[in-house]
Amino acid sequence: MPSSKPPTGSDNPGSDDPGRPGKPVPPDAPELIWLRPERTGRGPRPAHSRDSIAAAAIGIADTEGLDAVSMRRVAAALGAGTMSLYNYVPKKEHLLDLMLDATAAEYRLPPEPSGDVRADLTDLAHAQLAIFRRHPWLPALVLARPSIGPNALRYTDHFLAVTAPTGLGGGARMEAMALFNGFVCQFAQYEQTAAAGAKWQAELVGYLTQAAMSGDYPNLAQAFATSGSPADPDQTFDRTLHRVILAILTP
Amino acid sequence: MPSSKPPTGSDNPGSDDPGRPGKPVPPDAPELIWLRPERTGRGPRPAHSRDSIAAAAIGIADTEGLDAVSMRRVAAALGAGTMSLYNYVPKKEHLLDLMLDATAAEYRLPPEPSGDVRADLTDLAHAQLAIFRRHPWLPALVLARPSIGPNALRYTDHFLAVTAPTGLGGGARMEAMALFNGFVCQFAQYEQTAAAGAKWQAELVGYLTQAAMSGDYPNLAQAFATSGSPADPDQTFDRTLHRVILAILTP
DNA sequence: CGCTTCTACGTACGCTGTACCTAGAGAAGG
DNA sequence: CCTTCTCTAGGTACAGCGTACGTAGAAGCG
Repeated sequence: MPSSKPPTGSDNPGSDDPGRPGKPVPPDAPELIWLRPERTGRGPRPAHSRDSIAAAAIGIADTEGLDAVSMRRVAAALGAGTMSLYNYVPKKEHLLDLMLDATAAEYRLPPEPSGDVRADLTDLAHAQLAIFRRHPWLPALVLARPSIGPNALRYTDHFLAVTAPTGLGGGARMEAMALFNGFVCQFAQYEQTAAAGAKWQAELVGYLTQAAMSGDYPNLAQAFATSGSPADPDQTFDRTLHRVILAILTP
Repeated sequence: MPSSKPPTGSDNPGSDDPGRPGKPVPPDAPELIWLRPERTGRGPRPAHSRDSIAAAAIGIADTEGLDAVSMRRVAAALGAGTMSLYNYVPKKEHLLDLMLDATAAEYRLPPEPSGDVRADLTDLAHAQLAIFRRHPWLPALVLARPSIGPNALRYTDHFLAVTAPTGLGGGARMEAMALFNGFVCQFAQYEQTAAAGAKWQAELVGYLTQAAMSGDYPNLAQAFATSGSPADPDQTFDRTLHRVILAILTP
């Protein structure tokens, strides 16, 4: 068979070959971007890297919010044409995956656990919260699409190492990590919405007090009365984190 | 001036009146939809209600996913023109608020707590999970925009009633509720993405095993080896829920 | 040198949220 | 009663989105 290159199955030289001319992505290209090689070695050298693309997108998201991150905006920030971006990122979702994993690269993880599980987990939670606070758009994105790039895997590996002394099995420690990450992420997300909604906070308070006084929600009214001052966010975080770690470590 | 209708501004014969003619919403209309009256009593009777609008939107989301919920689609489902919907819902966000609160109406809460805090919280979590499972799009929406409509307030009130015997203060019980809801919601969300990604699950497994075998993530590899069978989702839920309740109730 | 495969990017389509405007329905005030 | 004013219904239009598709040219391989 002299056919120099059958792109997919049945090169059959004498008949119809659906999808041969212009389809380098038959349908077997992996959906997961981490399974696609960044570069195949053939053709001209790409002008950009996944890292630079992610950095550009993160820059836009940090300064103008996640909604401002569009394919056109990112491409323009890179000095590229809009559609050129699709050579690197088959769908916008994958751009978000790149952004997510790029933030996971910000962890400065110690080479190995200290042996004090509580302390290590507390440090890890604070590192995570710091990253979330640095990128206000990040919590929403993490909650919406849990993605596992290489850097996220490094984080996972570290968590597993930290919790190894507990004696829990692999599955149990994965569940623990989900609980742990979920808490930190939701806390950061709450902080974000609270900060963004500072303008409407007055409205909200009015609405809630009105609801409390309506008599329809007696326990809410009582809780309002019982609750003290607004409480420092960091204290609340540490207090609840302590409970979460306790829940994880309790056999 | 024979002009039969001054469309905007300054026909007023006596003085300047900023924003009278064509601005029924000067800028003091509340952003919170729950603070806007559903009906003012003046003019023709509206053809739709917030409930029917929410029901229509939920119907679309249940069958075609949240992305299919557009203003046009919902209006069409109601048999209305697209822009008519904006008389009921000033922005799309508010449509989502209506959907959220409509799902909170699905709770069948007991008139008052049984006195067994653990049992009540377990029941509540199961009710919540059932609602989440009934509306696959719901977890993502709850995580993205925590909104507090009348039905959500009823839920909150019930939670506060259930946790009253713990002796914790109002603020502490609110924090506990956030932790509790957050866990259930994230669990449901995880189930959803796992179900939706069943098609790519093979890819993911391949990626993870490849990562585990690469040697870069030794603890991940070991956890893979240590973990047993995939585990039943309901069992995992109950097990972790137990831990969360424990975290809440531990003084 | 071809051949092939890659990159770059312009054009175009269908869809989105929603600003704005025009009619007309119906309650409130004289 | 009639007038007036506010409300609802809905069409048109616009900017922006993700991305399918096609073309032109550069770089590696045989």
